[in-house]
Amino acid sequence: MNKHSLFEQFIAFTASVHQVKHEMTKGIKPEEITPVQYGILEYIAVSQPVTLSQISDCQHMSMPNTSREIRKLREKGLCEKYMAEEDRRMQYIRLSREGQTMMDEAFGRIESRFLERVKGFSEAELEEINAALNLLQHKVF
Amino acid sequence: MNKHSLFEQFIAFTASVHQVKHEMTKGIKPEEITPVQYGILEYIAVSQPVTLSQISDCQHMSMPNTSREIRKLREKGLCEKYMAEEDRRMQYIRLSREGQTMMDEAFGRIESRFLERVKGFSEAELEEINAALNLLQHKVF
DNA sequence: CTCTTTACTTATCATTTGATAAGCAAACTA
DNA sequence: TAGTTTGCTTATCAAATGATAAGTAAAGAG
Repeated sequence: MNKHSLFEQFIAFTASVHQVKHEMTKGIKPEEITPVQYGILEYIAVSQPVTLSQISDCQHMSMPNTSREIRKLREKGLCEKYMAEEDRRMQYIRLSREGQTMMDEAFGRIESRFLERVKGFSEAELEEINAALNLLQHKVF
Repeated sequence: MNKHSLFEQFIAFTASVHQVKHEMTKGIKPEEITPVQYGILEYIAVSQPVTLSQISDCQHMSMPNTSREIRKLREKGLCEKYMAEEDRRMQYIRLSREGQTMMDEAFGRIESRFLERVKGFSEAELEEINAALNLLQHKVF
């Protein structure tokens, strides 16, 4: 197996993933939040509750900037903060009811686009895709 | 096959791809260019020669902003512009010698990280990965 | 009980990015 | 050939983002 051509395939693949993700999420983000804020909300949605440090790590932004964006999201009523009982320096963040509704709606629209995309596939093909995703996520990603 | 759980897997997968890509390219981008400019250079590198319009489409930025970034890259001596013979409104962009060297070096470093990542795999595993990438790129991405 | 570290905040500033308006020249169209 | 469209440029402005310095309070270490 030629590892160089595998690498080229890997590059082309990640570019495709990026492209497809862009198409599938285009126009989903509500007007009132920025791309960075939407990224944070997605992260909170799937991992809540999370601390500021976790957001900072996973979204690759400094603590001051993370703090600022969370403040803005709280001002917009999309997420909430509460002190961790086990360590009162830490702040847990979770979506507010409104934020949850917004993200549910966003994910719902993305899911319907996804379903559209895999609509024509047979059961066997879906299994194949499932297996391939599993394999790659387990071994490479 | 439960399509909803396939969707959840898809989301987790794209997040992983994004994460891995970020790790593999962290610190690769030279100091003197911005993230957006690096994205453009990557695109030029794999698709050259490209027109301004193509860059604008694929990088999802407006023509004025694309034009500005290309001007900056030309000022830095990283890419070149030449008029298309078949249509003198169009401008083809390609990497300059210096830009090519820079991108070769960048891709080289990414490749070595990639090789590191797949180092321990057997021939059979590499074939599996190869097949999975092919399948997904063909059917989904 | 000090000293240090950790988690986070506030304030500030520079840079990057996004968006819009206006213009130009080549190419196409009727 | 006049009018329109296409591909790109220049200029300008607002907003988002990134980076740094300085501070607070809780937790942990000696």
